[in-house]
Amino acid sequence: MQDDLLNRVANQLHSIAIHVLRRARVTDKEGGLTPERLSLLSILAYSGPKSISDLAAIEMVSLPAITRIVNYLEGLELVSRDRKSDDGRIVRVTATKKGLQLMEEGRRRRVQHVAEELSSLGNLELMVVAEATTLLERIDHRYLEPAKRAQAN
Amino acid sequence: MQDDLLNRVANQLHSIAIHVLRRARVTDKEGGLTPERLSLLSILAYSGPKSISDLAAIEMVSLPAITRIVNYLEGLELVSRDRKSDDGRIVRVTATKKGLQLMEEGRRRRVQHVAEELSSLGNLELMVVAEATTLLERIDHRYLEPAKRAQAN
DNA sequence: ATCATGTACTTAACAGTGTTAACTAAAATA
DNA sequence: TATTTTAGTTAACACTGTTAAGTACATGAT
Repeated sequence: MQDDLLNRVANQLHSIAIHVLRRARVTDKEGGLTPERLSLLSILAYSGPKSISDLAAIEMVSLPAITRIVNYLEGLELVSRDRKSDDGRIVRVTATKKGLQLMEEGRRRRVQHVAEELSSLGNLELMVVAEATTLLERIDHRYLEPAKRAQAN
Repeated sequence: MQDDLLNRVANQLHSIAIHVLRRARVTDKEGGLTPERLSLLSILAYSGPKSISDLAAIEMVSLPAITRIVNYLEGLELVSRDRKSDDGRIVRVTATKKGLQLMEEGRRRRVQHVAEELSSLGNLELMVVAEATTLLERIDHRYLEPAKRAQAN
């Protein structure tokens, strides 16, 4: 019987996640960066310089996908590349100040959007949701760590 | 002060949504359908036949984007098109039995994946999350209705 | 009744993201 | 030192989304 609840919650959570993001995504146009580019930038912003491989692992996409996004962001001087490490193969990607700034704005807009939607909740209700997100975040972190994940967006 | 909580929750919810979906997405390859195609199919499955315009509104994308996905799904006989209405311009798209079946499987896999992640929660914790998702779903529905939205995935 | 406008959809051209396969360069290893 | 492995890039291709232009049906004014 407990499984029914589990399934219902999974179902709801899945739907909610889709809808929340779909609506938040609307705000992205303003920033001028696509969600993928913004996401990569925010990883660098939240957890510092990373190699191309690290980024690929975090974003769960291939190396070429990362290379291209980094190329683009580098062109706009939102990130920089350097190879100064003991291992000459590794490229270290770092967010520039300009990049950090743009990223913050984009994220703020998205979160703001979500916050507005949540603002219809009463205080008690908000507290319930707060408890839940804390629990879910705990789960999140468990999946984040094995892959050496950072605050991936 | 309440705004701090609101913001924290919005922030967490946003992150969680991204991560939940990113991980669930991994299961999509098995189904053979991309998330977008699956999503469109599931709208038809959950809320019946829809016009191209309806689908575009629900998915919040342009008409041509829908046309193309419908073309593809039609080629696989997962949906069918018909123009039998009093208004000869409107195309009614319907999920075929084959489509319904495939969709159910895809969705089940995704939800299953989410459920597995949630299964580490204790009973009390699960109940807290259940309360929260119910609240969030209520918000969801408010945004769904104005656009005449259906169970969009 | 017909001519003009509007609506629903399609087609075409283009940009962005993801993939795999093939290539280059720098370690690591035999 | 020669070979293999690892990190990253480049190229070619599939999918999704966009806007602009075209087609066909509906509606509304003359």
